[in-house]
Amino acid sequence: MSGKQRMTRERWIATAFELLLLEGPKVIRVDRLCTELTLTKGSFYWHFKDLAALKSAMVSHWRQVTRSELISSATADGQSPRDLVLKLFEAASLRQPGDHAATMASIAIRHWAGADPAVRRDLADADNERLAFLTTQIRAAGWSGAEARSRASFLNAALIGLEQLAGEPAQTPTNLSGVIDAMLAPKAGSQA
Amino acid sequence: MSGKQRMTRERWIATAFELLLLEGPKVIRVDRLCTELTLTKGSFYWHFKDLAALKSAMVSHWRQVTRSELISSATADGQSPRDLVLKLFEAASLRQPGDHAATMASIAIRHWAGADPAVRRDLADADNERLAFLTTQIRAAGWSGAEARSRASFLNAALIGLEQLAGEPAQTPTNLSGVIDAMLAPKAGSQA
DNA sequence: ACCTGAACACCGTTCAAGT
DNA sequence: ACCTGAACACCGTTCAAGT
Repeated sequence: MSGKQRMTRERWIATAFELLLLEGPKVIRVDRLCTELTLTKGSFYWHFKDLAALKSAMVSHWRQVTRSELISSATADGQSPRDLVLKLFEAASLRQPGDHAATMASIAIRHWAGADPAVRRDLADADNERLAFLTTQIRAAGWSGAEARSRASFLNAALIGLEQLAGEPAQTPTNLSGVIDAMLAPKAGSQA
Repeated sequence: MSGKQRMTRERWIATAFELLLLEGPKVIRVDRLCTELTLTKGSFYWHFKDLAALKSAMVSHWRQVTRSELISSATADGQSPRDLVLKLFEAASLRQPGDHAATMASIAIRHWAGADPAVRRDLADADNERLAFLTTQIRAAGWSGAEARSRASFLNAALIGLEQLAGEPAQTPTNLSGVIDAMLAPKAGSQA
């Protein structure tokens, strides 16, 4: 995990994520990262202005990843809206038990957003991007206008909740298709 | 906000919540609370073992409040399951713009849970209690067994997400009844 | 019982000096 | 360009002494 090669911002960021996922939010501290990488604090402060800058960079990185995941699923041809949405939900909720990974990242990022406007912007961008994707899919399923948007923001909220519950399998839905069908299916006895 | 009366754990907790809601998670620090209350740190450490103990006490308090809210709504007579569930969702998502109140509390609590098993227990208890309530309502709406539980955990996840998005009205559903009806209504052409 | 004030410890941050 | 090592500052924590 450490090494003798020269350091880059990316390696600091990657290490910070590893520690966050393994040991929780308390662990993102300068000297903790330094002992992990067998470096001194001066090295850290050459790459980052301060701890907040590292966190901000972690969020930017996370934002890139979620963005490209969204794009790759949006461009997957030949999938029904239902399947695309379902895939998003499976990614958010189906993790191995005890895997606090994305759970911790998601929670930490929303927490940091409360103290840092730059983080808040990245997070809002990511949320809006996913919301737009969901809205598109629900429109494609036959809903239009405000109702599609309303349902999409509900699904988006559910995704946020599921990401944070991913470590607790007892609290996650056993039948994701069921709820997604319920949200996408046209009203009984109404327009297609 | 401060005063000359003797201090109690409850006043520390209340002040900590006020600061959290007004100024974000960074503000829960011993000397920040002390200047707010014109007291010295020794006073804080007479009431609490350390900062983690304050946070833990905040979570216990929050847990009491959410618990009693749930009970009072569960015992409201003459309301349909639909109305009871809707009321929960309105409470979670309809806050005045810029009111980061419950938003910050919800996020902070989930963040602290990552570092403190006692917090994690309180949080899991609260989640499970709400999940049980939702499951009951969905059963009452005509769904049975595993499917009711699955739908309830989806609704619970949505509630968590909505609590955290409450500060961003652009991202919350405009038609909550619509999504709730979709989740509670029996399948088109199936058992009641 | 509850609080003050000073001491100490830890860790974030800076910086001059090294390669 | 990238890092070390030591210094400093901030804030969490302790504790003897006060009321």
